[in-house]
Amino acid sequence: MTKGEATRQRIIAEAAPIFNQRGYAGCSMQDLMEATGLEKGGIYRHFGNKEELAAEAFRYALAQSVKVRTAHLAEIPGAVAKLRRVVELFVEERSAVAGGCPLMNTAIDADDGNPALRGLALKGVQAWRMRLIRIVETGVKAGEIRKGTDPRRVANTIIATLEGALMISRLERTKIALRDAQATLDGMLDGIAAMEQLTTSALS
Amino acid sequence: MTKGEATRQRIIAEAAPIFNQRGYAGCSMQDLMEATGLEKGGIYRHFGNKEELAAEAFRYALAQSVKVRTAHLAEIPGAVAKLRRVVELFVEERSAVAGGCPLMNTAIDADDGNPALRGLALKGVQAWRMRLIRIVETGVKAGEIRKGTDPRRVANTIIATLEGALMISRLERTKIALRDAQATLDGMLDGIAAMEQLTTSALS
DNA sequence: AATAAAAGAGACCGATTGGTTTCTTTTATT
DNA sequence: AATAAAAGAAACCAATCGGTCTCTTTTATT
Repeated sequence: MTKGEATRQRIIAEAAPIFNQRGYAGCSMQDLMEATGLEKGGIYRHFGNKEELAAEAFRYALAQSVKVRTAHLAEIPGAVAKLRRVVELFVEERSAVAGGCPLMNTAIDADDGNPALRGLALKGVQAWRMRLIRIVETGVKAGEIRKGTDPRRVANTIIATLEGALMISRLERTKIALRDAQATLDGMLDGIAAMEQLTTSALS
Repeated sequence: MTKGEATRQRIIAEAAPIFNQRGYAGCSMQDLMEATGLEKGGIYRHFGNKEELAAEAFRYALAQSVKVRTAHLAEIPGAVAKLRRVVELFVEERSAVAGGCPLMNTAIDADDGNPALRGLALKGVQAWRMRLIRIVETGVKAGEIRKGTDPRRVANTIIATLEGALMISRLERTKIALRDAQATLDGMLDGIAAMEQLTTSALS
């Protein structure tokens, strides 16, 4: 890797938490200069404008998040167990990049403007949902998850509940809401798991 | 009401959707001047600074949201039916102030800074949860909702799932995620409703 | 109708915004 | 080691930022 490319990557990595915490409009080039230790000219050599840098920073932050949230997931046998692990990782792991979930932050920041960032967030949520849908589908095919289960509904519910709970938890500076969400989602997963011994325990 | 007070209220009402859509840093006094048709001096007569105006605008937006979300709720008999209605209203009614839920927008906008706005959002989410908790508690006392149900967990889950689903829905410009959330939450409400005929239907 | 007070217009302020340009320094190639 | 290309520093730019101040107009009181 050339030195310029290394610097570019360093700028992205150091800009990511700032954009994630303060939002696009709330983060100035001056902030980024201080964070990177570079002068303005040094930054603008690697990016055409602020928006381009923000887009790269979001891509980086999202990739980091996905990496943490999907770590060792393939090693876990069983679709329901995989989904439980997804929930657990989201609840227990603090965000890979400071400032919370970049997906939610950018979605809220850009949903009424900034089409470029908005498009990236949209792609991010769609990819996340697709990953969850595939897990559910695999579970249904394996007879592990009840037939008739709507994979998209399960996926959307997991994402929505986790993201909403994270919002509450970050506001309250407590994990209570995240833990409540985990308990509810675990209950939902009990509900879609193919019957057998689960029915009684879930309703006892 | 004095004319000055009327103007003040008008400024708040017209600033609210702008702050709600663009966020605090993304909304300039120039934007507010154009929205209100007032000059800067006309606005600053009524507010000490931008943050004070933003706080009032948030208060207004939140109050509007709460009003829409709780409309005719007291007339609905039964705790579970009330909760179903809360979910339905959130899913069907478009936001009272343009730009989505002011609670989520402000929470995300301010959770890493701006303590004043952050505190208002915190109070907002706590008040919302308290309203839901009271409904659940009433249902438990009435024997309508199963003993052992955790009211806080139910309340946090409803808020989290709805807010998260709204984020997805606003990104995708579809109600699909909101409808998925509604279906799941309705299922959860089936689950906490005291048994009788529900058990079989919920598992059929 | 006269008058005092409230409300608003608009010029003005220094600081900061995103972005550009020039020049120097560092890096990589021969 | 010489040289060309890449990288970065720093001065500079017009525009905009939030905020103030003064002066005029409108409102309410007598």
